[in-house]
This record gives sequence, C-alpha cells and structure tokens, in this order.
Amino acid sequence: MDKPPNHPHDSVQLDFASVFYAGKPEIAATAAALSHALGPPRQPPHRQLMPLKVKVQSSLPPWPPVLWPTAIAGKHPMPFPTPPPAKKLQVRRSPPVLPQDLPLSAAKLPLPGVQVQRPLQQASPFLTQLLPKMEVPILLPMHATSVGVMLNSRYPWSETSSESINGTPRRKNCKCKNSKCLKLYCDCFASGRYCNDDCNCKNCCNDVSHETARQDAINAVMERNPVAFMPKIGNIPRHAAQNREYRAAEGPRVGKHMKGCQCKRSECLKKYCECFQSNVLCSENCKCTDCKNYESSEDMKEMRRMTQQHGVYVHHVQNLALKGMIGPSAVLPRAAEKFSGLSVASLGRDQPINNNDSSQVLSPLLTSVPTEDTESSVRLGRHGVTYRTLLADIIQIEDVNVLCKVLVLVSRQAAGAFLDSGFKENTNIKKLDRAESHIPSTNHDRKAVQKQHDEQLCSLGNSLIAVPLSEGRAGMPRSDPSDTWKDNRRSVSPGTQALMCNEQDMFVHTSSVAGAILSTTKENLSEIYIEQEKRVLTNLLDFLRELAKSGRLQEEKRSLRCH
DNA sequence: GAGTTTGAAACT
DNA sequence: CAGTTTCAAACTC
Repeated sequence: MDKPPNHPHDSVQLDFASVFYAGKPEIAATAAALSHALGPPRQPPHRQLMPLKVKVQSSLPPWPPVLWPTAIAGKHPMPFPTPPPAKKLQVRRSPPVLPQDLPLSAAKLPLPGVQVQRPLQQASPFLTQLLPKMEVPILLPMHATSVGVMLNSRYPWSETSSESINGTPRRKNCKCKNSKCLKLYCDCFASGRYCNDDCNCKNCCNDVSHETARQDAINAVMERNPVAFMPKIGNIPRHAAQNREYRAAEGPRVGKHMKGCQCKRSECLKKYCECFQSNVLCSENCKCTDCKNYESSEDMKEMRRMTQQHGVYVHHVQNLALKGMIGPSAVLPRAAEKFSGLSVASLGRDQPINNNDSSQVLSPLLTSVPTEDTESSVRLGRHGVTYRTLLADIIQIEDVNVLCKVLVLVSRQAAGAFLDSGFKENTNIKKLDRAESHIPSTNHDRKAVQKQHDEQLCSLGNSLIAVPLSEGRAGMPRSDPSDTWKDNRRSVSPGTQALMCNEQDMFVHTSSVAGAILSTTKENLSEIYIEQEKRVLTNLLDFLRELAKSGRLQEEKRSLRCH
C-alpha cells in the first residue's frame, strides 16, 4: 500500500508563506502582524519569505493534545507538508501514527492511538466573550467530539533521555539493533515516530524510505493488539478524583497503568517497571511480585520524599504529558498549567521546554507569578515557591478545541462565500454547475442534497467510529483496555452520536465545499486559498490579541494585589 | 564502555 | 493461555 506523496509526520503546520503573499500585501500584512504577535522567530529564516507557522498540532509530545476532527482523522486526510526526508536528512521530525496510517481493520474498531475526547459543553467565559468578535456567525454551542492522538511509548519517561539542549527536551533516541525499529521494542516506533538522526539504531526501517515495511509492521502490531498504540496510563478514576483525601495528598498518582506490570525482581521501584517509570502506583491491573510501588509502602514514601525534594515530580508529570502517556483529562487540571506556567520563565534548564510546544507561542503571557492558589499552580521543589501561569483562569483546553473549530469554520465560510458568489456571478461556473449534477445549483438544493449526503455519512461514520471516553463509568474498575473499548462502544448515547454527527456535518460540509472547489479552476482555487488564509489569520490574530490583552490585565491585577 | 539485569514484546 | 525467546533499556562496574 503506497502512501500518498503528502503525508503526516511531525506536525500539521499551516505554512502561510506561500507565493501568494507576493502579490497580496494585505495577507502578507496580516501574516506579519500575527508573526509579530507571536514574537520573533526562533530560527533564522531559511527562505526569502519567512514562513509563518501556526502550530495546529504540536509534534510529539502531543501537548496540547493533538486534535483531529473525527471525520478528518478517519476519512479525509488533511493536506500535510511534504514528508520528512529519509533518515540522516531528517531534523527531529517524527510522525504521529495517525488513523489514516493504520489498517482498515483497526479503523473499524477503536482507532489505535486515538482518544476521542468528551464533547465540549461550552467554551470558557473568555472564549465566549471573544467569540462574538470573530467572523463566525453561530458558534455556540459547539458540540463536537475531538480526536486526540495519544501515542504510546514503551518507556514513557526517562531522565536520561530527557536531557535538554538549550531548554529543549530531547526525544528518546533508540539504539535498536535487531528489531529494525519496527517492533514495539523500539521506543520511536512505539511512540509513532520515525527514527531520526540522533538515533543509534542499526538496519533501521522506521523511516520514510521504508514506509511500506513500516505500515506492515504497524498492521502486524495492531493485529496482535488493537490497543497497542493507546496510552498506557489511564486517567484517574472518577471516584478517586472526587475523593478529597486523594486529591489533597501529594504524590505521583496521575492514573494507572492500563495493562499493569509484571515485575518480579525490581520491586516495582526501578525504571524497569513501567508503572514506576510512568510515575503511577501499581494497581489491580498489575501482576507484579514483591511490589513496593503502592501507597503505604515505606520504600515508596522514601522514594517520593526524595522525588519531591529534588523537584523531579514536576519534571516527571511534564514528561508524561509530553509523551502522551497520560490522557489530557488526567493531567490537564494541574500538570498542564504546571507545564505552561513553568516552561518559560521560572524554571532552570531542568525544565523541558519544547520548541514545538504551542505554549511557547504565547510565551510572553506565560510568565509565572507567585500565587496562593494551589489548585492550578505548582509548588517548586524545596523552595516551596508557587507559580502560576497568567492565563490559568483565562484559557482552557476547551478553548483551544473551540478555537480550532472556529478556524475550520472560518475557512469553510470563506470557501463557501467564495463559491456562493462564484455560483451567482460566474457564468462559467454556472455552466459547470449545470453540467456537474452533483453540485446543486441553488442553496436550497445544495442544502437538501447535502443533508441527505450528511445523513448517509453520519450513519456510516457512527458504525465506524468508536468513542473511547476517557473515563469509564464511575466506580467501575476496568481491568483491560480492550474492555474499555467495548464498554465505550456500547455506551455511546444517542446524544453523543448526534454530537458526532454535528462534527461530521461540519467536516462533511467542508469536504463537499472542497468537492466544489475541485470543480473550479486553478485560479479560483488560489483565490479561495488566499481568502481562507486571510480569514483564518485574521481571526487567529484577533484571538491572540485578546488573549494577550487578558494576560496583561491579569498581570496588572496581580501586581496591584501584590503592592 | 562493556557486561549484566530486567521485564515487555514477540514467538511457539 | 502459558512457557520460552528476543529485545532494548536500565543498571552496575
């Protein structure tokens, strides 16, 4: 099975430095303004026109969670940048295993390496306030499911592997000799990454030039274990999360290992143990012997004391989040803010800062300030100083979700508006319209046909898409990840299905617009793209400005309070 | 850096 | 499903 020439790898990047800018000063201006808002480029321009890259999806680690609209993830691969060059030419680029990379059999069942998050209830007050300023007419309630690609890793966290260069955490680099980096033994492969220049592997086939073999290997793994690429660390059980003692207690308990370990000699206190390595306590899922990785264990307490004393816990949780080992709902409430809050100003070189991380886009706003609020702040090691991001109360992960959707809608609106005007005004397109019966000539017709089409696809989609909610039923322990899948498949309510349809509708519509776009000329296509870019950039710029303003206000408020 | 230990993954 | 082998990371010297 050959892959299309363009395929996903490191991340989805919107490269707005297209040649269109040359004759389009207004777009260039928007891009420049946005670029300015985002701060100076981290790297010198390698083209004449500085590419403005807005990270939609951070490369691994997927933090913030990689968001993929279900329909796109499952059926409509997005246009991706050119694939990474073969190994040795590759500069720390690595691909998430995206649904379209995976075998069809896997796609029918729970999508491997994919978590579908809970539908959004509503955006935070900040976004709600901001949204009316944006161009999208109707945004809320924006019910939809989002897909976060949460990739797996055999060794979720390793201190030695997390060494940083200029504050940038280095990915774990494998040293495989016999597996060709096409088995789960290989951490790169297990994490859905291509091996890169820094790996010391031999006979590596985990690169673009061996894509076919790689796909076969993925298929083989999925055949053996459909949840092989799922995160190994599950979320905190709801009943535990609601337990005051559980919440109050400090320590490394962000979830539990889904499969559990089987350690015999390490007492589960060495990094041979996946639970220990993932910084979670052993659970009922484990089959270990002589386990000391449990709550009341003296050794564990000592270990934790040491850990806290040296501030490793923060580091640890961050790495879990970075590697996608723990689901967003597990880490988000605290660790996410820890990460964003710590990443820029307050921590030394020990704190991983990912150049690819979107939190850095807003780095000027993430200056940490002292705060008494312990719920969303982090205490730093022995110094006991608590830091908190300025945006802690302002922007939530749901906002990012909604923003992404907003931008998709803006884009769609732009294309739709262009086509509408085109259908009305352009006689050539009218002729084409009549000739191409699949493109209805009036809005009404289009809607009717679209509705029918959407319903078909929605029904098809429902049969294909499982919804692995991140939390099981309250109080119901899970022992097997595959059970979780089954349970969740069963537990998809009609309401959830409707929400899924809503989202699909959004993207199906987009795809139908895309279909219409395909029928237009190349010139029109360029115009549409330009219009889309313009609107997306403008809206994103507005959003970032508001965000920056809110951050500044927050800072002023706090500084006034301090004085 | 080489050798050993360890436990997950892969295989039978 | 259980036992065995293979594998690569963690660990020790």
